Amino acid sequence: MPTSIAVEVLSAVFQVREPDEGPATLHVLLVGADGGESWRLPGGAPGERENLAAAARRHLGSQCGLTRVAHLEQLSVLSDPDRVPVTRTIASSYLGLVPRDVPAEFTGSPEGARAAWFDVDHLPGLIYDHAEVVALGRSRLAGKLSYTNLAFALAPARFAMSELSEIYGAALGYPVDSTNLLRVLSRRGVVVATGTVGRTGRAGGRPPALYTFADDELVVTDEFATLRPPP
Amino acid sequence: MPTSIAVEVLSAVFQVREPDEGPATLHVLLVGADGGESWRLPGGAPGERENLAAAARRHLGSQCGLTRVAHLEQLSVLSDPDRVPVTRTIASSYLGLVPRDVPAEFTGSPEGARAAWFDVDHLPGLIYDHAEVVALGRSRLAGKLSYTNLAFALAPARFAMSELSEIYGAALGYPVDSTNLLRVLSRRGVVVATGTVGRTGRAGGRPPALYTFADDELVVTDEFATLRPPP
DNA sequence: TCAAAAGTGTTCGTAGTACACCCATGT
DNA sequence: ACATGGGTGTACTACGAACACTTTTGA
Repeated sequence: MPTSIAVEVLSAVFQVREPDEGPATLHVLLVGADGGESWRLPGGAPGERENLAAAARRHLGSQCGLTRVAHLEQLSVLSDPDRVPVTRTIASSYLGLVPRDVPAEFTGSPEGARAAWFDVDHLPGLIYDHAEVVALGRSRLAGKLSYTNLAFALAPARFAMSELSEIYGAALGYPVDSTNLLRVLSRRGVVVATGTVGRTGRAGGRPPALYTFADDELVVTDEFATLRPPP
Repeated sequence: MPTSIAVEVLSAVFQVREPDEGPATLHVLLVGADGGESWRLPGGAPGERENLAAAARRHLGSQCGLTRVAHLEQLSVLSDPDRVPVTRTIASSYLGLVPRDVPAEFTGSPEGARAAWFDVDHLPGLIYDHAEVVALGRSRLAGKLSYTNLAFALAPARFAMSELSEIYGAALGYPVDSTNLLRVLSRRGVVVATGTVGRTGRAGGRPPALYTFADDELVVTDEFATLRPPP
């Protein structure tokens, strides 16, 4: 008979957000850890009749009032025997993405008041190994942005290419040329023009054409960067 | 108090092997499932003071007599409440790779006699969701072969480029030109010449130069196929 | 009419592929 | 010598990056 092991899910949920000043940056959703000044990732134990992805979504709803998660995928399993004190607990971590136009609103849950978005480059102290999960989530996100359509889960329903390039820039940590981004993503069929145009900015300028992602689920668009199969 | 949940590890371990006739193909390691004609992936419960990767290695040793696993990485978590009967069991699956020059020898373990390698294109019936894990392992392997040095874990210590191209071909499922493979892998610094030459084949021919992988652990060699950071 | 932002076109570098041709060995 | 496989060289293609130039709006 195997020793009893507790299982929990942890979600590293990212969103591109505008700080009070300065350019938009990548943020991660955290909840206050009991009483003190440290923070933790949202998550908890799965229910009896629930798989882990459903558990992750449920905890995001109850702990943060967040229901509009556009993408959720497995990240890793944390299984070190001493990763948390007292009870041996194995954590299954998830990467979640929220579109830019989803408002913060942590209301709707009693615990919501204790949730907040943090700039990924200025994180508070995180308990246990939760910082590892955030770091892994960031690198997974950056990697997949370049060979999949994953940005669909960070972008609003319709967007100007300059806005999309801001989103890529925030998620990757370096500027992305909106001109070439359009070319790459249209060639791959990732984004399509809607035919509509947006409002011009506060300081004048030509009004932008609006685009959409062709799919609203993950599609690998550039599977074989090299060693591709013969045509 | 959360419901008791069992945890197990499952390993999909691959090796490129020569069948009795025909070209080398990718094989996966299976063990006979209790009594009947179906098969399962090696694995089982983790020990009290053991993380899951260690548990996976231990079960491979005891169930298959296999100790020389050159690479082991997490694949996925299977958490459907009804994936196995009776006890709710969450499985953490691993991808393992064994170099081509490691012999079969399932001896050294009492259960070893029940282990065998199967061509991935001619699998027997697998219990529960184990076939999913094999399929996921194959696609993960194929993907990473093109942008990492992962083939180090499938190739022998020294090899001719034609042999390496056989290995790539078996793992990918389509032929890979050995000429260009050398160019791509040397430019990236993945393989280096040893300066030695091998024996010429049975039917004559120029003796091949022998190469080695520069690293014996996973290195991402082509992280940004596109959207690369400015230099 | 000028500034600001969007979009188009052009050039350039480079990685990957295909394939012809040359080299070294055993029989 | 010649067949057999290994290795080198070269040309072609395509994609991505950089950047100049044109277009469209608001003030």
